[in-house]
Amino acid sequence: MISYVSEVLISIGEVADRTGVATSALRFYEREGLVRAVRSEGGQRRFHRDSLRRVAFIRVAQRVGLTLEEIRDALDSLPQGRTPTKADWERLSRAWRPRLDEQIAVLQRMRDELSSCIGCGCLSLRACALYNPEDAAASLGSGPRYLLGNTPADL
Amino acid sequence: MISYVSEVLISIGEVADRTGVATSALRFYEREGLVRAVRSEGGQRRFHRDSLRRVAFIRVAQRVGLTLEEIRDALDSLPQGRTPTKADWERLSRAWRPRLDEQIAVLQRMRDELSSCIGCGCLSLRACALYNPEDAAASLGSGPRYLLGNTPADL
DNA sequence: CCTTGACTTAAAGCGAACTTCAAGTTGTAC
DNA sequence: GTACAACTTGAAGTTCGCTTTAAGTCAAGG
Repeated sequence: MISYVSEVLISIGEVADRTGVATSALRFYEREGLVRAVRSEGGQRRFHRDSLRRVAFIRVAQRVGLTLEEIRDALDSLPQGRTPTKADWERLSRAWRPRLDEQIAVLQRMRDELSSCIGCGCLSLRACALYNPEDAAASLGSGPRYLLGNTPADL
Repeated sequence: MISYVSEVLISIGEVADRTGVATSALRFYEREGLVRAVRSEGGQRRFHRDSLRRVAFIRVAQRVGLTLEEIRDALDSLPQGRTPTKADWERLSRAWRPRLDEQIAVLQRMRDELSSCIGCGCLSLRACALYNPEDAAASLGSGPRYLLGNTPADL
């Protein structure tokens, strides 16, 4: 009798199957405000179909190097009240382009410096461009700035 | 009377000053087997000068995207007993080149796919090349494979 | 000799993005 | 109506690359 509802709202397991994202991750995303879900009478999560696109956006954005916090901010800029359109998603994704360009540029610079630096002895000097990553934190971006040893104090 | 020793062996503070790497990080590197130090009579660390180059190597390798474990393996392949030569370091660093090339290629592919994918609707599909990062784990590499959700189980 | 800064240790903490666990509840297919 | 998969929660655990803390000991200049 309410079978039409089951076509509009999907369970966490179905979202997991369709996006390839684990249920534990989806629950985590909900806690962090990246996706939303209504509840069944019994208290189980029921996601709207456009959650699939949100989740897809999250994963692609992560590959580009955004943190979940940045992604949440981006998602928060989507219009509330109506389902986001193709143009909405396009606007968000377009912001990735410069970021990708910059990441590529940094890696290319490193590769070039590697050629000129290898074996020259400068590897131990703080003056070496390879060793001194002026812009590494900004451009390798994203994920593991802390993994690269860049704490706020370093900057 | 032992001043000549102080020219050959340097304290952790001096290594920190010269490399820009925190003493806590250097102690951590020693625990993890990335650098070695002898001890003063009072129990303080005394590093050989070539530790400076090892530390520099570690930091540059991290920028390339190697984990400390990979770096340790690389350093373990250095000749024992004698101080590594310029050629030794060159051999290790040369291995980075393909890695950098691959990282650059992946990002370029993503950029290109971004252009063709934006707004096309495929963002929500598992068939989308942007969404399905066949090689992301291998090439975005290094640092935060787990940040991208790639656990051993995924592969 | 004494002060002071540099050093020592083990253990705990951090931040990001999750996963795992335990102990139970819901939903559905037969 | 019952079995069983899928779901629920909060809390704790994981990984990586460190940093911080506490409670000291060592080394060097005056």
